[in-house]
Amino acid sequence: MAEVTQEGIQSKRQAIIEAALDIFAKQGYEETTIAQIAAAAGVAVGTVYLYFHNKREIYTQASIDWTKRMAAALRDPRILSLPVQQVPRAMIETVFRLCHQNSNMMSIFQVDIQSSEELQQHREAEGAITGAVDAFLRSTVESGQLAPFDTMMYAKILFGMVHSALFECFCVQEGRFEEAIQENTIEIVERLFFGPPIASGQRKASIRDERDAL
Amino acid sequence: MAEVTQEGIQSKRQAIIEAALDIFAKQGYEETTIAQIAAAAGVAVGTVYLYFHNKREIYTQASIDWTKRMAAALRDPRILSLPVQQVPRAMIETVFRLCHQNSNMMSIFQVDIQSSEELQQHREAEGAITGAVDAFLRSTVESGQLAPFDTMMYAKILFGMVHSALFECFCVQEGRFEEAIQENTIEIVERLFFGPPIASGQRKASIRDERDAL
Amino acid sequence: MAEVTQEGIQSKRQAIIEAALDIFAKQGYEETTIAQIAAAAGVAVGTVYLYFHNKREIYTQASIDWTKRMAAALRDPRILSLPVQQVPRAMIETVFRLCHQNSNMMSIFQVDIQSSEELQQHREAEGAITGAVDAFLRSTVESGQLAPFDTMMYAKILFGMVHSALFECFCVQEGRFEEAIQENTIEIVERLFFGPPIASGQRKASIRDERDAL
Amino acid sequence: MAEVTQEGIQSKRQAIIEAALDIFAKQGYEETTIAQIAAAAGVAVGTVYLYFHNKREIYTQASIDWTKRMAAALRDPRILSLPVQQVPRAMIETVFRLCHQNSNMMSIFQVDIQSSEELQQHREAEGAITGAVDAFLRSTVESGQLAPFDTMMYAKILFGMVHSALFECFCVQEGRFEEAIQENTIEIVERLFFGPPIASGQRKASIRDERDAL
DNA sequence: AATGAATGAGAGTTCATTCAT
DNA sequence: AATGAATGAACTCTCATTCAT
Repeated sequence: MAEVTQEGIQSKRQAIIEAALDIFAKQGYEETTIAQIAAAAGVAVGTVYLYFHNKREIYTQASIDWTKRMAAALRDPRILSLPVQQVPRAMIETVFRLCHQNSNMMSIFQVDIQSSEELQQHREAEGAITGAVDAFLRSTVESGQLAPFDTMMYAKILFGMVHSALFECFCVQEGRFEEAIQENTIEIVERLFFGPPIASGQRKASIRDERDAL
Repeated sequence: MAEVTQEGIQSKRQAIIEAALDIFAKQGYEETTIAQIAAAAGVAVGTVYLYFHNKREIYTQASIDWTKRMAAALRDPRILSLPVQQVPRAMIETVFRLCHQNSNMMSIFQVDIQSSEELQQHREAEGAITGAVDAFLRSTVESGQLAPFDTMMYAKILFGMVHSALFECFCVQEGRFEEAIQENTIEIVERLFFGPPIASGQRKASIRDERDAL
Repeated sequence: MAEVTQEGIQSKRQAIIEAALDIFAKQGYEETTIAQIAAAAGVAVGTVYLYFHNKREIYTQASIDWTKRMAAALRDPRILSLPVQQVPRAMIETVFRLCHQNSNMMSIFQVDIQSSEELQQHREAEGAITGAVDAFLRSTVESGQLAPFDTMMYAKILFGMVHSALFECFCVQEGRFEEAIQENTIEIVERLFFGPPIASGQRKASIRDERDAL
Repeated sequence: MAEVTQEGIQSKRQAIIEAALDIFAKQGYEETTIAQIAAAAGVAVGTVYLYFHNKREIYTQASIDWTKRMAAALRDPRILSLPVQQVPRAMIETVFRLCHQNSNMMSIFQVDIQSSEELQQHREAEGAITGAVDAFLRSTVESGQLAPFDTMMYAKILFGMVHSALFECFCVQEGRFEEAIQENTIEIVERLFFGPPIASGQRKASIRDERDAL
């Protein structure tokens, strides 16, 4: 019985988060009112405050919830069991698909962090994503499939790139050029990991020379 | 005298934009009040409305102003006259330096677009940046220094990556790890353009050596 | 309990209308602030907006409320059961008495209509008054006590006259000459319906007699 | 030259009044800004304040200006030289025509008086109208064409009626039913002065005869 | 636990008025 | 006399938060 209540609490909490996620994504943080979230979640305004202390906490939790979904998608064993060369494409296609399905949910990343506690939570949530990417990168390095490099930093920077491409694709361009943006993003990552570099052509060696000369 | 007035008007408008830029960057859009901007600009509240129709217009203009500064920095002839291999590093160092100087100004990119007019203005402003990068990329392709590719799309995606790295660096990490983030970002771009890809495991040692040598 | 709530809501709404009516009458529409109305009604500013969408709606409702009181007073069976010759006096005395009691409430008619919806509401409310007068006039015509004429138009024009006399009496003259204005207004209407016309100089004495007899 | 300046001043003052009259009539008092009036009058905002102390003074003067035009129209010798029986129709037709030409200028009477000084000025202005009517009524009484009555009070009440009919006609009904409202208003006044009263039911035919005989 | 009516601080915005030029 | 940029008080309206039920 306690468990049932527990579940009831959790489902109501989750309903609020999902309603919030949806409305925040559509309207942005400031334009969303608690009344709207409550109505969409099928509860009263006061009830929202039983589960969250204030509006920002709802936002933070919703944002983290969405980030966790991304991280979970990236940890999909079906992706990680692929040959290394196919993983970048699989990961990027996965996040594009996720955003495509939850079309305007990208804007959920747009609110700036205000308290250090929030920062901590956001870091943890983003860490789940970059951690997933990092885990993959590290494993490939360890197995000798990739040369050693700062995997965590690369994971962060590359996820930043993908994230920014997703934002451009689904927020700025509103879904137009999805194919082109996705494919070019994949191309960049694949080229970075598996080459050849753009400069290659026939003169790849000589470029090397020039760089060495610097 | 007309010129003085003209200058006076422009300086007052500029003072408001600069005050706004500063406070928006510090506090975020919603947390910033017109009264604060007016006070910081040394004018009365009503005066702000002589130069801007509403709060969002101030934000948009301030944001564009900042974007233009970035674009201008990237168009610096001293960068473009460098050997191709040195340009990515020069560009990335430039924007990192600009953000370092205007520390918390990165967050100015964070507000989502609300009207199609705003979208148009933001596109133009961002287009100035990606256009600068694109111009460089195209010229290198045309001169045969780089193999052909979708330069505009690459410019957008890569600027997205750098921008997201800047945000991570100056907003999330508040300046910590600046060196590491900057260097890894440069490394990724250089590797992409001038290789070798990370996967070329057998040459691992030499790459390391080269990097250490730089 | 539902009834209590219902009553509570209605009483609060009514309290706001009454407070508004009072302050609008004293100060005029534009000079009245929501804060004043809220204070006078004993509620918070926000509460006012729970019952009305905006300031004009408060005004419109208050204005209609007052018009309805007038209409109700004119429909008093005690008036309508009087002999026809006594009805005009009774009606005019009634509205003068009502305005006397709610001294400065006349000015509530002074704001011009702005939306077609408002126009519709005002027409309905004023229609309640002129309708009451018209109903009386029509019944007298139907019973042959008055010759046929455009009863609705007469009702409107004559109510306009009385209303304007009330405004002159209670707004412009601030209650002075109440007796004289009222009596002359009654005299005009009685003369119009039951004559003789002013021009019939020879019957002057008999008119006096008839009036004295009432 | 001083005279020229004097004329210049007067013409500029008059230009402001006329611009104000027009815009007040169209938009109402509060919705009209000094900037609009200045623009319409072809002067700078500051200039308006050279001729009027504040916004209400402009309104008051404009309102008085319009009232004076009405009064002047009613004092037209062509009206006063008519046979007594034709004067009411002539006067009412005159004011309807004036309002028809300056269609929405009726609403200029709608703002309530706020200071006793304003009250005084409005009384004087309205006195010019009712005085004109009163003068006519008195002269007819003195010449024995009408029986004695409180001419001033009648003038006020009847002008109130006509004014209210004008408001109904041009503000509420926006010009519809102009003919019907005007004719019924005339009929009421003619009946009042020259009879017979409506109550003379069985004698309807003879009423017509009497009216034709006037 | 759940409700939703009530709150009231605080925001953006307007515009009559001023005054240095 | 004429200007119009600058002012800032004051307004309406919103909505996160509370709390009696």
